[in-house]
Amino acid sequence: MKRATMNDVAQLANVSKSTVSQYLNRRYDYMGEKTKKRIEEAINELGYQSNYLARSLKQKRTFTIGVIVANILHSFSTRVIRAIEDECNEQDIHVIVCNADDDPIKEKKYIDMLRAKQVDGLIVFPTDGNVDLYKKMVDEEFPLVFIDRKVEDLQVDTFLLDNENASKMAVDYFIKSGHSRIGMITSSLIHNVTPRVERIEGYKKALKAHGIQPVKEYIKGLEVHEIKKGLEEIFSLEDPPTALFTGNDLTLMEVLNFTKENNMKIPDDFALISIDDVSFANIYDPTLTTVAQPAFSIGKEASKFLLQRINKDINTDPKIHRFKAELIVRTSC
Amino acid sequence: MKRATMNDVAQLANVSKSTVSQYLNRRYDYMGEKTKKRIEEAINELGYQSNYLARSLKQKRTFTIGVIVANILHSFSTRVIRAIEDECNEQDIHVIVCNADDDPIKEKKYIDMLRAKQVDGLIVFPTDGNVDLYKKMVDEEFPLVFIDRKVEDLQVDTFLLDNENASKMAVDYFIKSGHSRIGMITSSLIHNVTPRVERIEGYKKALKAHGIQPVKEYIKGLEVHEIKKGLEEIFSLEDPPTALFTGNDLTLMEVLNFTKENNMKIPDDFALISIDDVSFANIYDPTLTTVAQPAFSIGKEASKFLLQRINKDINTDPKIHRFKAELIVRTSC
DNA sequence: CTGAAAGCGCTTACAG
DNA sequence: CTGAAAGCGCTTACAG
Repeated sequence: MKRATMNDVAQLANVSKSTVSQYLNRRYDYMGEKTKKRIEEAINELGYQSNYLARSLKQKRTFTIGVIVANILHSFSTRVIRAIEDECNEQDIHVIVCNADDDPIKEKKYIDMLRAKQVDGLIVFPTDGNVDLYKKMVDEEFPLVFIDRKVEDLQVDTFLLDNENASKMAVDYFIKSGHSRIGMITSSLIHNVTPRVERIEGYKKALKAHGIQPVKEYIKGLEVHEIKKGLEEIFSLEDPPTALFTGNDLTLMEVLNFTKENNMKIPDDFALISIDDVSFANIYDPTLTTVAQPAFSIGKEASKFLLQRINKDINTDPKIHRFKAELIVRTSC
Repeated sequence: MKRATMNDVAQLANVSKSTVSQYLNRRYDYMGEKTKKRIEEAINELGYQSNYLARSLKQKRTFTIGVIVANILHSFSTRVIRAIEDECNEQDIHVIVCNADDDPIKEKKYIDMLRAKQVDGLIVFPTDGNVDLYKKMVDEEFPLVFIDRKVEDLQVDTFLLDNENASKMAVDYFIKSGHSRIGMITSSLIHNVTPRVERIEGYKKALKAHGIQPVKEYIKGLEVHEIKKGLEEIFSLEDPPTALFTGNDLTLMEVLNFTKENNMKIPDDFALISIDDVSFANIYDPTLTTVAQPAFSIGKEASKFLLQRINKDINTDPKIHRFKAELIVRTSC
């Protein structure tokens, strides 16, 4: 049973395709009541549904945006996606989400695919591997927005956490709680990913502001699978830190795993604060003190902004949009 | 700067659109080497990328499938999605994921949207609210596959856990560990959602097989926000259960929250087993004994199957495909 | 070995 | 108040 087309509807209702199209697009201006009725009936009888492909081809708009996250395993990503979808749903915009898995090749594949599908705009958590591609999009004035990570020398609206301040909140709280040997551990720094770099930077600055000199051995930027080893090193030091600051949720998981395996007790053996308010922060023993990202606002603002760009409702120069973190005090520090 | 079309490429390369199209589709059979070269150069010079909309309109295939999950908050959903995406990526099929949020209206909206976008097939975790729509798709022979939930009287391939056996594994293990007062708590049953119903059924059968009569007061099917109250009731009983079986991850979270708030100790106050191997099962204190769903296999098989249906590589009658659970023993029981 | 022509299912400016 | 015609950017069967 082939699906009905607009032509079928037109024939059954004894009108032209044009008229059916007008009807579907609610341009009733001069349409006769009986005509409307006939079309409506024909549509119902045939179970007609319009073909967006054809419509988009003609209109040169798909009412669809693409989202490419660097790594969907971060709870931050899933929350941002949720916010984007909610906002877009309200505006009747569809969204296609892709996960680059921290792989620039995959990212490029998805960007090409989404553009071939003619999405109206793109929200990306950029890996650092496709700067030329981003640049090309900017040159073409293709609507583009970044989340979480900046790309140097590129004029693109970027929505992300005030990372330095987020680190400062954690460090300040550690110090207020009496700690001075404070370590920091986060994901690998080899790719110069904005949040990692800025969070370490903020952590160092905050320590210095308290007159504490950062200790190189207390600071680790490692791949997930190397973290265990890094922790072993840290806790084998003569004066190991009494407090640990983790830069994101995946790092936190590794730290908790390590703690468990080594029968260490938080906060007795070391105090702990992490960026990213993980789902089990409240049920873990001890409950976890975290620095929460306003993922929802970030996603919402970024998508609002992109949609405005697409509609040419806005003409400001691209800039960095920073969002404030929130310290949620529980019992791990 | 407008994007180049196939026509632009053809003109620049001094060939016809047909030839460019052949080139792009690798039908080189009789194409002259110099022609190829010229086309290739023109493509590079213009930065040409083909328009899938136009291609799909003509070919009547989009090489895209849709996935609609009932509720993305379940870890099971995200794992299945991941498996689907991996499988489809390999076959160069795109996937669009939508979250119905357990809302049949949203589900219908997404189904309509995806079909308007002309997806080649659909994988859905069906809510119970759109049976007519499913039926219509079946009648139209639209490629469709269900995951996690059956729909009565509908001939659709359905991929899901062997729920009764999953419950049996938990109950057997409780009993082996010396428990006989075993409670079960899971999500609301008002919508007759397959896994919930079958897991309770399996739990009752397993108890009976051990000569234990199920106790009504020990069994709860509740909305997430009601679970706390349900637990209060259970633990106020004269003879409260000594073991609790939770039907899924979201229920588990509520139980752990309750445990925390009431300063109860697992497994001293009650032993615990849950379906769904949550990410923190290994780091929670105590580590959590779970019954894991083979989410990856389920997603992979379902998508393989759907793609075969789309390609008409398969012609079997629709059936129920069951997958075995796996008991992962840790220390909560 | 390559091109002209028809057509996929729509929308839209224009004519009447 | 409605319709004929052109066109969006491709693919494909066919001709030469």
